[in-house]
Amino acid sequence: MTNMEDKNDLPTKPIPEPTLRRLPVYYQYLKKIKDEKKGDFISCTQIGNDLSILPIQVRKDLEVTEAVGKPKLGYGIEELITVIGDFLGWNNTKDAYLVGVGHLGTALLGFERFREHGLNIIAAFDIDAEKIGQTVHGVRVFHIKKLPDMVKRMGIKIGILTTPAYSAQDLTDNMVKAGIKAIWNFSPEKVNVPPGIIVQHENLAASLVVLSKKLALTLKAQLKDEVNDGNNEKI
Amino acid sequence: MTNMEDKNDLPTKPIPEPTLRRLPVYYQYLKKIKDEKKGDFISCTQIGNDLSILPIQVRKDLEVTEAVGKPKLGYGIEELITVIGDFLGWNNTKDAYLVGVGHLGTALLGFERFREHGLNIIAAFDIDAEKIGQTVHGVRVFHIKKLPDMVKRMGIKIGILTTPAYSAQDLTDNMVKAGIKAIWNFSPEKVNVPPGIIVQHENLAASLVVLSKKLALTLKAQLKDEVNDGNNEKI
DNA sequence: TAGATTGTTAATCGATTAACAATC
DNA sequence: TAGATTGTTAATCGATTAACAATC
Repeated sequence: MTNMEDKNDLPTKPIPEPTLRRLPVYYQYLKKIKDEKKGDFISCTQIGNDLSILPIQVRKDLEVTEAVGKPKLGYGIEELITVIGDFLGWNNTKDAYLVGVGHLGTALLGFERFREHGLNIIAAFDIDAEKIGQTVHGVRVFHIKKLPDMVKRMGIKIGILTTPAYSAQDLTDNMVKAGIKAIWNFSPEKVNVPPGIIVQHENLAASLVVLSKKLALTLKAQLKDEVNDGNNEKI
Repeated sequence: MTNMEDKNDLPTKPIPEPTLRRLPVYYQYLKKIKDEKKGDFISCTQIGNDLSILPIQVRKDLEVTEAVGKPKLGYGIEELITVIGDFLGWNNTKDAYLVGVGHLGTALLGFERFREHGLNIIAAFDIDAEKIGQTVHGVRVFHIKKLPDMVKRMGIKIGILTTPAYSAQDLTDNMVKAGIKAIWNFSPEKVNVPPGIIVQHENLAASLVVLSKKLALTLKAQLKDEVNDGNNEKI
């Protein structure tokens, strides 16, 4: 054996996260385009125009999926949908548990779309006696004390955390101890995990900051324009 | 008047989005530290260690807030909290409307934390007769046909979209026509807006992709390690 | 064929990381 | 004082954007 990576032992080049985030957008767009049946092929120029993304960016992104296009024509729409879907791993589903059946947790349990995207929530957990034993959007709710055993028994790798902040770290520790490898954290609290465990924190406060800063900038710019227009009229 | 920007007409240097997203994390962390009352000052080294961020990164981020620290000591905790809060605009609230009072919408209406972060949802809209007239988490629900008039009358600038995909674009168009300047889009559909209007798309499918790709990578790496260990034992 | 588009390599831009003098 | 930390300037790294040959 040499140091060289062979073909099957994929080089595993890291995909830029922005690319990873744009691919689902292309996918959803292509599905729509396909339904409109306006042809069999589509170019990066077209995609870029419709999605307000630079065409070169679109091509760079598609490159990672190893999709093959035809000069002058573009990419086969159906083929592209398949290739992107495969690349994103949407064709082999992964099981997950959800912890915290409040409004947010209930909303997530109701997203049938998750299944299309390879995520299958097979059980939910809560501490509220009224919720335990219920079925929410087809998913059974168990007492949270059963979580570790069930994680181990089912070999679950993904945990979705939709609890209040105060219990987030404790639940995370429990899940990790039981064998969970990735935590999708919707709680407002940042959780710490040992190396090798993945946490994805959906931080609404952070998103809100980005939104309101951008808003402040544009409102300011527009105000300035108005003032300038006023000056010009006077002159 | 010259081309130079004067001091009051702030230079408005653009803040990197990653920085904008980390600042709320520091803020929340500092609040926790303050409650633990372990001292009056904190260093970037300390913050970085606790949050798994490089200390230099922390300093660069704090730089944009124009916070002033003391060499050897660090930053005053209370002062830092105030400075970051001011910078993020969390001390002057902005009114917003929410459209779509489903599970997700209800969850967002229940986030009291939004008010701490300068967002005040003052009304909600839906099309479901059973919801109209109700009060959800203290917020009154109106029929969606009243949305344009109320946006105009109250001069609302921020709209939160928590509807199914199919109605997202139509509602967006209506809101923009009525004067909304920023849309926080929680629907799975990407919406198009005219120039000068801001859209922030919370794309759960995209987040899920990032999570599962990272998981796939680490599971693969761990598997490889195990195989290698196995080989070594044999040798 | 001419021209639009892919595929691929290079240039630019911006964020992260490093280096180091100033300072308490 | 010595040493840790800030403040600030420079180097690196990676993503975006540009350029251009190949091709249908």
